[in-house]
Amino acid sequence: MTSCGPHWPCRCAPVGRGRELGISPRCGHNGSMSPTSALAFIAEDPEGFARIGLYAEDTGTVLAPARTVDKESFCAVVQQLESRHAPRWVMLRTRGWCELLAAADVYLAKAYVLSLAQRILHRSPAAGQIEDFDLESAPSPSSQPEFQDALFAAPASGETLEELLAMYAAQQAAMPADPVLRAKLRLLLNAESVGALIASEMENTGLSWDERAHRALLREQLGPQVPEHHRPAKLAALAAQVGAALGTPGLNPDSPQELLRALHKAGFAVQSVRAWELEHINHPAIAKVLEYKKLSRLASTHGDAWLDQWVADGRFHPHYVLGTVASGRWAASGGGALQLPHSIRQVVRAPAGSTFVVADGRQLEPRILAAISQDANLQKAGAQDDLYQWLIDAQLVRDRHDAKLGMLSVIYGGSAGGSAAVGAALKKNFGTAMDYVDSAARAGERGEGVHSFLGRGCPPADERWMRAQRSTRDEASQRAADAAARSRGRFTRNFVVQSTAAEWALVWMGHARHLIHQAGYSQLCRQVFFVHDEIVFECPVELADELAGMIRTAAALAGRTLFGAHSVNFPVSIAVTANYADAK
DNA sequence: TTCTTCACG
DNA sequence: ACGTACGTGAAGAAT
Repeated sequence: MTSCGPHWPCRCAPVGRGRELGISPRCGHNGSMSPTSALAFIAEDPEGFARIGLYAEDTGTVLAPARTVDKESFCAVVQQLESRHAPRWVMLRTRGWCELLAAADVYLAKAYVLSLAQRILHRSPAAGQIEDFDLESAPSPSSQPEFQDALFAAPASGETLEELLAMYAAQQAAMPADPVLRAKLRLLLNAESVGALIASEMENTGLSWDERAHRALLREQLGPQVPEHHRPAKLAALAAQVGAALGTPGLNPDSPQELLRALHKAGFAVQSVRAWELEHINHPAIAKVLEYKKLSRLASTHGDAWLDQWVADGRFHPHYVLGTVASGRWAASGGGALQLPHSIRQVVRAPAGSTFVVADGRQLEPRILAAISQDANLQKAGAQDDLYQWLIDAQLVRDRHDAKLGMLSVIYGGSAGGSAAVGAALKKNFGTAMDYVDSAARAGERGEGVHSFLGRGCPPADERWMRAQRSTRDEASQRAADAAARSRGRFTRNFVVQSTAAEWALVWMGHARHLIHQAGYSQLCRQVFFVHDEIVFECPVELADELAGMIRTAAALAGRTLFGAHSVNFPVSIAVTANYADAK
């Protein structure tokens, strides 16, 4: 690739709402549009720190000569380009750049993260052939055996400006020609990328954490602090009580095997030591076991060691991981951010003068199913902000619990136990929606792939699965193959809903971020947490109501961005509270 | 390294 | 008629 910039094809697609929000396609050579939009590439500079190049998005024309930037001036240069051109920032990954920008409060409106785009394109049935991309397993000199160095000499770092330009061009070439598919996939890539910006910003900001309250809670429940991997006093006492109550002194209740043997010896006929199984038994010894399990969990997952490792200066800084979960949901590594127990949320407290605004998409997955399946009855049910109440009023289910259970059974494919009866009533009334997820399940069972509304493809059936389907020599292998097929069917049935829900959530966040910025509140209102269908913001108390309004607006915009002007209803429930435990 | 259990949506 | 609840991460025990 030469210095003349990338030559990517540009087929203009119909552009949905919100292209200026950084999450929708933009194609600038149609006279009615604003001036040519720009792409700013941030690459590694082998000699210095960063190399930045500015190009016209539609033609690839160089708008400003590529320049080398040192670390000290990096944020200022980016800020200047952002103010002047508001480009879409193209980078291989956010790591290395966005922490600096977030710390310097430099706001990037739009991004395009090549590594995330590559993964999506690789799996998307709409896209053309493109290589897979895995940053973590990319060859690094130290991890390669010596002899391989000779075979694969001098692996490219893949991070120079020229390489990034080539990668972008290749991705553009892989975009589908069909205008609708193209616009959807473009929206997905942009939404995924703005998600990466948000993740980086949240990691930098952190979640306000009352360490003193957390320590106090630990002292009260566990006793004085002990070294890591030691049993705190109150937990040790409880372990002794459990051993005594079951007639097995010295029992280690953390060992499932030991505990199961002890329970059997004490006359309890249980299959496992799982809490939900033990909960059915009304006995003081069992109560002690359950009490121990709860406390042991607190000590090991959110004890003093966790605080030492993850909370600094009164904030929890998790690391969000994008692009690994098949459905497009985020994962988190470190600190178990996405599994914060409700019991610990009481120590998530906003600083004085600030509050949290906690928003979650109400009954998101049934609404997503209504949108993608175009089931008129389910859309009618979803017209009401409380979809479950509609099911109750229509006498399809007895109560909220059954409503939720039935919907989960429809979406997950459950038919066992109590959910079967509840599911049946729903299946009858929402036949179109049922057909939609059923056909996704059948496709999965046949080994075919499915995809989200915007075009995120599910992983293909692996070689072992295919082999199992072919090997039907005996009854046992036939049964195993059938079980594997049904299992994949449940996965694909869920995938079409979960992946589209994840897309809606990304677009929701992107719109919220933009509205906040537009209002001039980027510094004041910060997103501090995200779990699949729930966003937590921290803001000054006096801005909470205004922020809540923007979040609701963003949810409605997200529906229209994905599904058009006649989108189904996407209500959000919002709680304004300084203590996370008090939200919903 | 794999299994079991449990936390979240 | 029949058959299956979906996706994650972390810790500690078991292998």
